[in-house]
Amino acid sequence: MVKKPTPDRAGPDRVTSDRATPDATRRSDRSRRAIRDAALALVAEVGYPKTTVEGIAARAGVGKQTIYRWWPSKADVLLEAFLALGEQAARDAGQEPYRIPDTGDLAADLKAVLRATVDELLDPRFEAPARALAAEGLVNEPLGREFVAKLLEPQLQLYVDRLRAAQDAGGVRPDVDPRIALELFVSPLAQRWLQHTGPISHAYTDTLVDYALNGLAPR
Amino acid sequence: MVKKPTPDRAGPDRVTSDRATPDATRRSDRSRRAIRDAALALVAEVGYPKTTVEGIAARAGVGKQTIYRWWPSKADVLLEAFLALGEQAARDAGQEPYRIPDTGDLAADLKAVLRATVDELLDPRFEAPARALAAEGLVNEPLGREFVAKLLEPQLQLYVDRLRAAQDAGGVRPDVDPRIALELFVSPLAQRWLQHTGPISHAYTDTLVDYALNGLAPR
Amino acid sequence: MVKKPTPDRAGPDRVTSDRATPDATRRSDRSRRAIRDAALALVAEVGYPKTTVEGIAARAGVGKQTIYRWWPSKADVLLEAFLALGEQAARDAGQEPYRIPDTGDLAADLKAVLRATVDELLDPRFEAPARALAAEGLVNEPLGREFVAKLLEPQLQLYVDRLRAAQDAGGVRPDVDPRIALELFVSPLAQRWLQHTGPISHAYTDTLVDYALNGLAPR
Amino acid sequence: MVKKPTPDRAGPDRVTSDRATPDATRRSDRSRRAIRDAALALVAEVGYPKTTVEGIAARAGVGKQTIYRWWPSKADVLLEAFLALGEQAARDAGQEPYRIPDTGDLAADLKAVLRATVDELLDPRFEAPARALAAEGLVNEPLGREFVAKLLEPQLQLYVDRLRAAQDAGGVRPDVDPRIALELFVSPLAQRWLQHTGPISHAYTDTLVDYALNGLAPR
DNA sequence: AAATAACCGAGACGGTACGTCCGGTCTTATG
DNA sequence: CATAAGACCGGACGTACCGTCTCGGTTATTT
Repeated sequence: MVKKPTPDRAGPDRVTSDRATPDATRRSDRSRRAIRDAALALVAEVGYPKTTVEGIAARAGVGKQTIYRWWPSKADVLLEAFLALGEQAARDAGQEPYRIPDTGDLAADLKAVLRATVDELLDPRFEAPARALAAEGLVNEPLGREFVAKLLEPQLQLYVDRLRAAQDAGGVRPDVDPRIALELFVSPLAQRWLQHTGPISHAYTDTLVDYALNGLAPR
Repeated sequence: MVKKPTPDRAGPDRVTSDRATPDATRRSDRSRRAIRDAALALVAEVGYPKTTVEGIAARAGVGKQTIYRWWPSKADVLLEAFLALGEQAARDAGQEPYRIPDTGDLAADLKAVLRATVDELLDPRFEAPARALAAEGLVNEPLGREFVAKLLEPQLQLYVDRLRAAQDAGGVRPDVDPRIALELFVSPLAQRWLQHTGPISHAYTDTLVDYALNGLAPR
Repeated sequence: MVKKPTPDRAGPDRVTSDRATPDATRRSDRSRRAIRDAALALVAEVGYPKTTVEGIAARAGVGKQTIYRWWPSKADVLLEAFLALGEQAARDAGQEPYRIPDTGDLAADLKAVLRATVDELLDPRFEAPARALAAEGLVNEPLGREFVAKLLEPQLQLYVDRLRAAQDAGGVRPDVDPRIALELFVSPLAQRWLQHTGPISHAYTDTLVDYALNGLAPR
Repeated sequence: MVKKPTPDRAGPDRVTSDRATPDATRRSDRSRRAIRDAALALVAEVGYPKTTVEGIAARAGVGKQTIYRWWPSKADVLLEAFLALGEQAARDAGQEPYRIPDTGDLAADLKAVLRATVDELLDPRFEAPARALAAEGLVNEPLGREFVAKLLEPQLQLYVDRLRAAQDAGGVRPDVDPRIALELFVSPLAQRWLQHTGPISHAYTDTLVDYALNGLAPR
């Protein structure tokens, strides 16, 4: 005879099970990796909306509960997977704490970095999960904030640093706010990529840098 | 006059394409409007992901099939509803063929328009459906393209027109591509709003216009 | 025919999914019982055609999928429920291996059993599901065969046994086929009950037994 | 389960009908026939449960309303169609008011009629609709009564007449109730056919007549 | 001959239920 | 005690039909 544990009826505020955080030391790294891989693969293959927790579990050879035990939603699985993918890529490139190069020529440095960004945005391995996460983040604010804080903002900070160096060197007006300034060339690229409002290319980002540095009005 | 007293039942050319195309002339305008209103209301109240076709139908007092007969998905319902909302707003403002004002002072004109845009983006009536459609458009490419073509691109074209007028007047360098130039101040605003990458305000858009027109480098 | 068919990927009458058979050892007996009870109650209350799978699930406090996981249709649910009801009734009566009594007086024994059958047929607890199953079985042949094999035929076999005993005792002509003979009094009762072709009563079944045993022709 | 579509404002005594019975003189006989044919064809082809009013209308090239204007349900359409089929068959056979032949040999006459009935029951043209109507009648009592009154009872009355003649001629005991007596051989056949409880054949019905007339007990 | 009235084919409509899918929780048995 | 497996309750999906309700178009009768 099976005994069913008495359900806790006492707590009216008991909406979600406040089961204690599981013991992370006993976590199966094999499962964790399999889940990340399955999530990335499914998003790439069938798209984000058709990617389901059940599908990820089946593909990873994992029980559904193993996913729900460690992640609150499929978006968070994908976020971790994408973050891990980025770290892996960075490790492969052998890059320690990344900085935008400073050759003394601000325009050239920015163009080089943006060209690399264009190449990455067009890489199908990155495109599907990145776009999916961005979309989810628009509508799911906590995830959006995490996405921005963990992925976007660190990248943008590199531009802030480079622009501040340029200000010190006299290549950028000292009254300019670097956090706003960087958006002049970063946001157009982001919008074209996200919303398909135009083609993206090296020539395009070069133009953005020129316009942003020199302005539209005649000098 | 063609008399056909005997309907020929044995006609082999039975080309009556049935469920494919319903008869639009018999469409109930009352239902159509009720569905649009319900969709907008639900997105505003419970958010896009929790808005369901069943919910829209129930709220509109309509059968589900009446939605599926005319729209392929809830995203398309919302797109039409949002488009209609925009047209309604334009009709209320009496501005049929809208243009960006041209007072001769490009910076002032752009700042005025962008301040109005900021106000609109912060209006909760617009925010929920617009964000939802943008998010869906990222991941559902046909819808995204329709969203861009019907809503975004017409707006951007107004900037192109105004910038071209400024080029004719000598206020903008003649070699500048207006379609790219507008992105210097439009895209940053779009990204901050969509991805919560920073606060948006009149001061912010004023700054964007100043930076974009005059550039970041010292003159 | 201009009917748009549902896209079928496999067999002609493909209705249910081809998922692997679920693990019966993990089946919830509580749900099973609740579904049976709900099905019987609903058939009794609103009739078979208005009994729906959704209604059964709601009444039983069960997900619809739990019904579809274990039964192919509402008819099969009802069949199991009715079978279980019969077994329960038999258990309550403590009559495990049931037989028609043999007092030596065949006519009296048959009349007694048929009177009890009349009482059962007029019991509203049995009538609604029995009639519903019989109706469904007419048109749904597999179910009909199961209904006959599991419910009807075992009952009829009891008459075969009793008639054979009577043949051994010389009360029935030895050349008579008992399987056919029993129909002379069982089938008329069944038809009157099923098709409302006449009233059923103890007097009626007594008469049937007399006619069947002694024949219609003068002796 | 709530039902309330048409409030009956005219009270129980429907004298002045608001939605009056339509003018039968203007009824389209072409449509009527097409509907009957379509109903019979569909029941034969896809079975009664999958036969729908919409399907009948489409097959008949008729608007749905034309069916609902003249019949209350698909069961009634089928009943009329089946009745008409029977009349047509009778007309084809050139039979005026039918009687069971009276050659003086009751057993022979009954066997002949029952052999013809067996043949009819095995005719697939009759089987599908007849079984469907019988099934519907089990669960839909008004229809069942109409089915019995219009189809079954008139047939049974013929046996009553023949048995009474036999009583007058001394071939049947005068105290026998013919309405019950006929069930001894008719009901077994009906049950075997309806419920597949056994094979039906000429030999089987011959046996039934013999058993019924002479009884089961030794003489 | 024109006007009227009803039936007719067609099919959109508000609904109900279908059978499926998946979300998130819970249970069972392994290791 | 985490895990793989998967049954469970719930609820939305998109489809099929129900029975009702217009909408022209065609007859058939009335004016």
